[in-house]
Amino acid sequence: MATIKQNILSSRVKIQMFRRTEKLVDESFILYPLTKTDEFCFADREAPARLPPFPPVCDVAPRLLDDVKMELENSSLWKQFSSVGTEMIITKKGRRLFPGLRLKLSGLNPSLRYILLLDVVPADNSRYRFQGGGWQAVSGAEARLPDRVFIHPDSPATGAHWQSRTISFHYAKLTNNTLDAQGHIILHSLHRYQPRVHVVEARDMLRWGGGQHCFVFPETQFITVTAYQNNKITELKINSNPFAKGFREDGMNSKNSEVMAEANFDPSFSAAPSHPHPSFPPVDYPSSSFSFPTPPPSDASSSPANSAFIPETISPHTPADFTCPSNPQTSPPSQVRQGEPDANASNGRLAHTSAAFTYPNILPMNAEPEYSLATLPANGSCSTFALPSLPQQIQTLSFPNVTPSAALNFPNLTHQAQFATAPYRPEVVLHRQAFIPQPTSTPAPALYPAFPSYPLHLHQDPHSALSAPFRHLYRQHQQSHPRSQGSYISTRAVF
DNA sequence: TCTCCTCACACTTTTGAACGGT
DNA sequence: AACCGTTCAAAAGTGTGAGGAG
Repeated sequence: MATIKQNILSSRVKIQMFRRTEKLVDESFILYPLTKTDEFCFADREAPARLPPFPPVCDVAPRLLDDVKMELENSSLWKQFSSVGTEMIITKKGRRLFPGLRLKLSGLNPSLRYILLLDVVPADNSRYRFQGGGWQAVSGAEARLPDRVFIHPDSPATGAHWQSRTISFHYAKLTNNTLDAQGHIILHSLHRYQPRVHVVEARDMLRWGGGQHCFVFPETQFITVTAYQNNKITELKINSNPFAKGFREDGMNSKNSEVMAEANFDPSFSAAPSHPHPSFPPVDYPSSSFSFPTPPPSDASSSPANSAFIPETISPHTPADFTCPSNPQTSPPSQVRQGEPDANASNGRLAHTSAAFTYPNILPMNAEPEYSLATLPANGSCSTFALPSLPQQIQTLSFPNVTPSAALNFPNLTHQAQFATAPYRPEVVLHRQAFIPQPTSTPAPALYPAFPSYPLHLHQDPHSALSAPFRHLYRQHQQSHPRSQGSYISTRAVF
């Protein structure tokens, strides 16, 4: 136990190091050792009295977060880029998104903790080429790469925390290095992608549950490139990104720079957009995003989405492989308000931000009374976590208490057929069958140019996806308990 | 020849350590 | 001893352009 406690303290220091900008935002986020039956569990036992304990078990039962609203603060800047055809540089070492995702959350329970996740999914099944002054789809998409998710470094934090400030994912990086070991989000060049933000209720980094929501802002779609193709995009980036000031012709005092500086820091900036790019797929902005709470996986046969994968480690600032069973097209049509902003989400700020459309979750709850650490109850659907570092035989675990899911059939999911030609195989995973409810809703009409919805699945590779400062924790744990690899519990991180 | 990618480079902002003062 | 503000070097984030691979 002494070793465990030492690791916990070490971990906390690491976390604090990561949160250098905001210190330890929520000091109550401390992982405490458990006794019970598992010395590697963490729970509320030693939580300081001044801090409210984690919510009781009954409070973390899966439920919808249908009151949660998300706004894209710098929506106008995104739309300005999108009107030209947003391009995102991807490099071997990883490149940040620009514009960044600046979000405002509301509707959270101030006292509950949430994890915020960012992932990027293909927007269509094409590979693009810039020719004739525009983007043309020239061939089918390349095989899909392993899904990775960027976990916001503040996670988990209370609803009060998330709602009290602008949430930025500026630490997230994109890479085209399929062997990336830094945990960056891996994407193909010359493909079109759609970022998604997930809000997951969580007791701590290892106990996820209670509900989740997925938010999509259509104006944040982009095409990945290794070098900018469209001069207009280059110009926009140079003028709006402070790091590119050196390439501005007239320096900071130029008229153009002043305008763009405003665009960069003032969400209300709304310069006259360039003419829409002739060939960039049109995106209709109803001044908002839409959100949808993780319906069941779309295709049980082509994706392990009907299974729950158990993550080894979830750490702040650590991109993980994660897929969310989010599919707007499987949501009930009555809940979809195409082209109509959610009145509650707008908060009268639609001129400046993107509000959210909501797809209330009508899925049945997961039958499990409590989600143990590392499982992500996607509102009754499944979560998948990967343990690629473990031998296959070890990963084949038996969970007698869960019901194997029957193959699901969602005949109205158009994207399924679309992606039948895009083979998608998740990385090797620790497989845990989970209860999968039958869908009870009919598909909703598409709101935007169809982008496929993939099941959200955590795929945490401690050696690749885990951020560097946390890797030693995993190794230390593995060394300390070499025989425990095969067990569900022992593959968790040691904090 | 063309397309796409990688790398070194110059320039910028950000970060954090090292101070000194209160 | 603790806190705060300033300074400054290092690290990190930009787009550019040359060059290489296929």
